Amino acid sequence: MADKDEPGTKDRIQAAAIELFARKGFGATGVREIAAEAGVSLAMVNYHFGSKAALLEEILQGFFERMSAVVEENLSGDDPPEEKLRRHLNYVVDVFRENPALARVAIAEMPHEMPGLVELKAQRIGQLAGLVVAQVLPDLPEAVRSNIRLEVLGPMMMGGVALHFMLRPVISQAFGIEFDDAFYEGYADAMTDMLMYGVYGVGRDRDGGEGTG
Amino acid sequence: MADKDEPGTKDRIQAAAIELFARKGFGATGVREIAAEAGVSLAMVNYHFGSKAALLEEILQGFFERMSAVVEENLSGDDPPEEKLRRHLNYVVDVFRENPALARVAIAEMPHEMPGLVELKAQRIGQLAGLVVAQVLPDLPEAVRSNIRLEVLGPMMMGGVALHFMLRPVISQAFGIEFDDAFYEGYADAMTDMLMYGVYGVGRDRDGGEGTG
DNA sequence: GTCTATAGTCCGATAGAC
DNA sequence: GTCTATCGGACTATAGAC
Repeated sequence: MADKDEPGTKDRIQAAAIELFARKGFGATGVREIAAEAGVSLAMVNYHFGSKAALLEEILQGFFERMSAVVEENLSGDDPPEEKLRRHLNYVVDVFRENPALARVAIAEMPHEMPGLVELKAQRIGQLAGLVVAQVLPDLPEAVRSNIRLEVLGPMMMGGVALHFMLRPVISQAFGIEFDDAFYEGYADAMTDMLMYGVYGVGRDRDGGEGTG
Repeated sequence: MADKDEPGTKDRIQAAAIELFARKGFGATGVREIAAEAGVSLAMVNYHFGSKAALLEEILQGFFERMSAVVEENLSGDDPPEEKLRRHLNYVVDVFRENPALARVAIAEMPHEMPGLVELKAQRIGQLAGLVVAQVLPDLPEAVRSNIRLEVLGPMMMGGVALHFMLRPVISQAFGIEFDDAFYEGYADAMTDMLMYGVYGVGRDRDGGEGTG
């Protein structure tokens, strides 16, 4: 039952769609274009997915399934909260790096004209955020917990990863940065440090202060 | 020369376009739709702006002009870096709140098919980021400065504002939050605290620790 | 499961009257 | 400066042959 290595038609269509949605946006991408990129005919897209909207929905579901798996894998257990978060962010960055186009579609695409999809995203993001909060927050000291505004911390934490990948072409062009392995070395760790200790805190020796380079 | 209060045709078209681009995306919004929302005919859009793409460009230019003004207004001077940043972020949040649709278009719209616009965004974002870095960074102690990874801090700082406004409909739906004045009370200050002192730091008494409520 | 052909709609842009 | 009418093409989705 399909144990060959090469992807089937449906997978090729989905991969092509992710690439094009990321590059041009959902609304600006035609079904013909997706079909051409996948090397099949127009009719195949609707045969396999039903409609363009349903194709986007399947793509989003796939991304959030993947993210849920990462969250559940890395946030349970008895480690200190900082270690949980560090491990979690490292995996999230990996997921985004594995398929930046998919990440970009999942974050940036917000089709208000399809309330069902907005609700889907709201539900999944809410669920993920709830899991992170539930797994990390209770382990923090009360004095810390009561001073955190989660609705502020949340977008900052997400932004460190999501906005980087959304704006990659712009950042790359503006600062002449290449996003190779070296760039991502310690990226999630630097994020964790910044979140936990802040700008002033990362400059302080905490436990020996080894560099990342 | 047009000292009436009501906006002219061109402004009405631009305002309608911002609203629709924010709601549906640039690619998914038709010129006819923009014209209808503005209460004029299709031909007026091309008469006043030349093309749909040029209309988007003018919108983006307007946003970045506005942001540049805010940056230059708030980041010069001799205040300590933390106060500069705090004031700056407060103004940025205000700009975003004044016209959330414009902010959403400027951040989320990334038309790779129009390299000119991507370059425009790259140039303006690079310029803004450069200004912030130049005005805030040199005033920090050397021990702090050398431990900051700007390419990590940047997206986190932007994310705290930008991602919040991009995902507002989702956040609102997922957590049942209403984004009224009370919600934004102290939002930028909380961001600044988090950036400077981190999760652990905001729980500590620094200078009396007055609450925000 | 894959194709071609096509129906029916909508697109961006422009010509030309006023 | 604003309109209507229209061109040529692209769109999504489906019907029907194989």
